[in-house]
Amino acid sequence: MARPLTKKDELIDAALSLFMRKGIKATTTRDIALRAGISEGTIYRHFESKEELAEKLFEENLDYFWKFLKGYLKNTKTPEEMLQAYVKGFFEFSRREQRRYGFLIAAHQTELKKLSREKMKPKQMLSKILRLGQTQGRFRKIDVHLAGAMVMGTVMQTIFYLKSGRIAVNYDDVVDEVVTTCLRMVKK
Amino acid sequence: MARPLTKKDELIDAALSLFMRKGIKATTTRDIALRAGISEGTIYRHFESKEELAEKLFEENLDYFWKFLKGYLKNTKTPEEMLQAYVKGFFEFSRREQRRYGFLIAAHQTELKKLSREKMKPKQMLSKILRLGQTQGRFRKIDVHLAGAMVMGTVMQTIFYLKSGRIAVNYDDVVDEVVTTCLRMVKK
Amino acid sequence: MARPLTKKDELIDAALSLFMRKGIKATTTRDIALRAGISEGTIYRHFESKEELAEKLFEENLDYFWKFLKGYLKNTKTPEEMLQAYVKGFFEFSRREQRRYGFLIAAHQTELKKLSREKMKPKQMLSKILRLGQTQGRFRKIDVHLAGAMVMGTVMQTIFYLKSGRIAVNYDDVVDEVVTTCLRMVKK
Amino acid sequence: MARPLTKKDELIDAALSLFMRKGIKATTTRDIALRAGISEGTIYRHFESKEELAEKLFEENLDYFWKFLKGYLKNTKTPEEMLQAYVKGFFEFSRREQRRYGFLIAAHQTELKKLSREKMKPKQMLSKILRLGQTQGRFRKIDVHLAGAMVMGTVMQTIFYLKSGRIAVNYDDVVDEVVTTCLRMVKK
DNA sequence: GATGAATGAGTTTTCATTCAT
DNA sequence: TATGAATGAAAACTCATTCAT
Repeated sequence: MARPLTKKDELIDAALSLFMRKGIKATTTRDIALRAGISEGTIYRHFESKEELAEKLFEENLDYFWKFLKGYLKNTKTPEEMLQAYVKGFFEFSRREQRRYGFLIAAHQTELKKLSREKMKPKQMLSKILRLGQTQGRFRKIDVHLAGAMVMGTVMQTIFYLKSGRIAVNYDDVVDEVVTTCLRMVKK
Repeated sequence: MARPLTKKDELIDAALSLFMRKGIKATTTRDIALRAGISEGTIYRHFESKEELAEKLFEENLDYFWKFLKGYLKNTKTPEEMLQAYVKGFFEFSRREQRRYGFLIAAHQTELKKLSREKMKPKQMLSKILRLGQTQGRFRKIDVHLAGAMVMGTVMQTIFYLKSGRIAVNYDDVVDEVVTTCLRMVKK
Repeated sequence: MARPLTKKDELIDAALSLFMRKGIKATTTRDIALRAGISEGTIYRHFESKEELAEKLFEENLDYFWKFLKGYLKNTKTPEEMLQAYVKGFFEFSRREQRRYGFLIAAHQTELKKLSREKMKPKQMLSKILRLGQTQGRFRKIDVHLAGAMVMGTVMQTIFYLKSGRIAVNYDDVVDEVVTTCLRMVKK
Repeated sequence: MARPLTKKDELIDAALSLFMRKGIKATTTRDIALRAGISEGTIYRHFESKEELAEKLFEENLDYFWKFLKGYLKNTKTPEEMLQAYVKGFFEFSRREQRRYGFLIAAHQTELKKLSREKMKPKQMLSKILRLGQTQGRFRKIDVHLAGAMVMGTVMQTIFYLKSGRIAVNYDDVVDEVVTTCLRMVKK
């Protein structure tokens, strides 16, 4: 059943879109209200400030992403499987939840850098996978943060190019290619 | 000899720092004037608008980077050497010209997306290298934009982690590791 | 027996406190609702507007004070007795009904100046007492409004200092002192 | 020479008038700008906020008053002379500097209560005078704050009535009457 | 070239009041 | 009666840009 969108839902939706496209700073409360079909005042019944709205949005979506990723890793056993699932999860999320993904990336790269480090669970998860692989002797001994950076960079940049239409390759093939590449990066 | 910094120099310096740290939108002309030790009005003696200042800054620095990279590639012959030089050039630039690099990345990722595509010379250079490698049968046949994305992502994300102090590895070793990894990515 | 406080009672209580402490303008309906434990809408079930609420409150409390003062003057005969009772009444009221007194003073001094003059019964009563004393030849011939101003000022300012803890004297002694002083002011 | 009124002067003038008449809270930045013939933005070039404007205004005017009072007391020797000068100074200031006086009273009574106590120099001066009188055996032994409260109340309330036109007595006679009364209050 | 006060359009935020439930 | 989400008009405040000096 399609829940009747409440004003708050509309508000969040509108903010997500706009923040993603134009950035937080460049999005005005007027923009948001207009797009959400509400009055500006209404924003402040739900959030203390535009800033708080952005933060809450970020936290909520990061959490959402986090759960999504965990779901993807559920039935994996070996570090290889885990890494594969991790990468695929990233791609899937970016495809299925374009707005959420886009907002998370945009907000993270630029305007919400001050966010507490310990909220970066996905990154920690990657570190764990890599460490596990090393412990089991299946991955090369290399600083996990360095390896993590390379994997993350490879994945995120590819998604970015994909979105901007610069890669003329079938989606699934891209994913497979990136998965393979990431595995090659870290395996012995 | 250190030429006495002109007002314009101070202005550019201040703008670069601030744009990099806070983003263009979030940096006010007041911020810039304060940091540069000039008056707000002076900004408009040299640039038509804050926007133009940012664009000029971007173009100039991109050009600067471009020349830097070309210098790095001067005496390379094989595609492997070229790729290696390309990656090392990126790292060196990010280290020697922290402010310029930081600004370029920040501006590129977020606020100056509208910048004409043909200014992305470094990316085109990478594509050329990869294509050359494939033509010569030394690199795998794979979409050059996909490969380019992976290389760029690997390099840029590593630099990002490096800057934020998350990688506890000797700088040269990191560079070597990334170079090796990028080569592995594209070689047969 | 303590009747269970109705919503309206709570509302009035909260408004009284807040108006007294922060002033009418600076007290928001939200403040009131929060403190009263009711919803903002409920305010408008009982009063037409915040303004009306303040006015009603003022009138009611002034009336209450008026009755209180009259009670104090009931069995007085001579002008001296009357003046003494008047002053003591002021002090007693300010002590027993701190919130009411505080609100009346605050509202009177500042925000409800537009209140109809004829509501200032206590002041008129003072004028009457003074005039009576003069008629009977017991008080000096002096403009009653001037004398009234001096008496009122002496009393009210003393109460104000007393409340703010600046007078380190036993309460009853203060009252006696002020009574004596006021009598000295007006007597021959 | 009539200095050409700067925008800042106009601003301060306008704010003083309006704050005095309507209170700080009830005066809008728009009111001020309109009356001063400047734009709202200009307010913020000179003061950080409306609140700061009010505070600065208060401090400056209190200081001005303070200097005025000190001047009045310059050539006084006995406590009686001092008290007389103090009271007369109050009246004179309230007459010659109506806007300043009005603003000080209004702000003090209501909206700037949080102001640091030690700024209340005029009150402290009164205490000193009274204490001196007691030490010299010329004033009654009575808590100086209590006596101070009575004197202040008498003076301020009379000025208030005077301004609102309720006292139909020649100005000088009122002042003399109040001076006499205050002396009687404190003398043996 | 340089200044910095001034502007005014735009942005964020507040808040008394309304209204469907 | 009571609620509380929603409103919209107005308030405070910001800031790129202009301009007289």
